[in-house]
Amino acid sequence: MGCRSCDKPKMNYRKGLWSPEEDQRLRDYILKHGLGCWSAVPAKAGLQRNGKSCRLRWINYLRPGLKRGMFSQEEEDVVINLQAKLGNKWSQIAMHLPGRTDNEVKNYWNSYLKKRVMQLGSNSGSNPASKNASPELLTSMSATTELIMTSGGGGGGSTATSTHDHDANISSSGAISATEPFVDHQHEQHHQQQARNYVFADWMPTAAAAAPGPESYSMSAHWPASTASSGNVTPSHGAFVGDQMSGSSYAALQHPHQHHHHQSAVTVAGAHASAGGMVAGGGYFDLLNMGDIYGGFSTTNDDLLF
DNA sequence: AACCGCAACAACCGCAAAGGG
DNA sequence: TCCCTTTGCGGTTGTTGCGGT
Repeated sequence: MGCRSCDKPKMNYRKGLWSPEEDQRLRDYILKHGLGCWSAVPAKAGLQRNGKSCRLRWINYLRPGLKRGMFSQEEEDVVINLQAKLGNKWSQIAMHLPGRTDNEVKNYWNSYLKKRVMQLGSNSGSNPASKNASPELLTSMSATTELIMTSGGGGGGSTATSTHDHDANISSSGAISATEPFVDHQHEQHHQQQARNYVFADWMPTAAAAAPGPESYSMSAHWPASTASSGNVTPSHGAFVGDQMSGSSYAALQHPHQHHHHQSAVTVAGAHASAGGMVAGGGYFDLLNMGDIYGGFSTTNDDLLF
């Protein structure tokens, strides 16, 4: 594990949000060299970040196969169920949600599910996960849990990284079910939140990102298969493709929970439809296609090689 | 129009485990 | 076996936008 060759002078690392340029540098580097010693990545990639930050950025946003926004009802149930079973073992929970990162699951829990579960728990008893669910849901949850418990990697013991397991799930089961992403009556209250447009930094395009930005990348050079797969992907903004793959915030113009907002979700799907990465249902990447797109290399976290 | 509070997400921080020398 | 470094994980903070007043 030690990486003596990665010795580097201490330096002032940049912090804060990642710019598209930084993302591209990191992406380019990993495309060229694969994953290795993270501590060496910043210097070699020309980034003023520490390795930890690079790793996090890659895992959470740049890594292919990620799915962003829109926790389906099933995903929510898995999170609630597993959280009740495992506690805050986000990486283990994320293992069972292909394309989701532990950070995303954690954030979703902390910002939304926890309150909901606590509400339900205080209203009606000690097993919020169960109380919360409809009979049909419980059935599916049981099935899910059983699958989880018998799948070999679940719960305790597994030392596989979440990323690894994500990919295992992706490759073994293909696209996660996006069952009824828009039909979610339980969240009606939450839905009252309007869709929000995220503009996290000056460099981030707004909804008008359709207009090519000056920093447009030639993403096809980096992800050549994406064009082949989707047919006519000519991203007007490189970050857009990044979002197709990773859900980076550049194009996350809609509220992540907007699947609760039918109108907004349709907007998202429509907005992205031309890029081919969206699947009907709004916002989910077709992970099978992602497999095709990135089939040339392993997407496992530990041994990504190109 | 301005201010405030809230919600959501991205990223950082600290700790522990793992592995090499 | 110990020490050092890297990696992974979970908790927490910071930033941003929106709605309400």
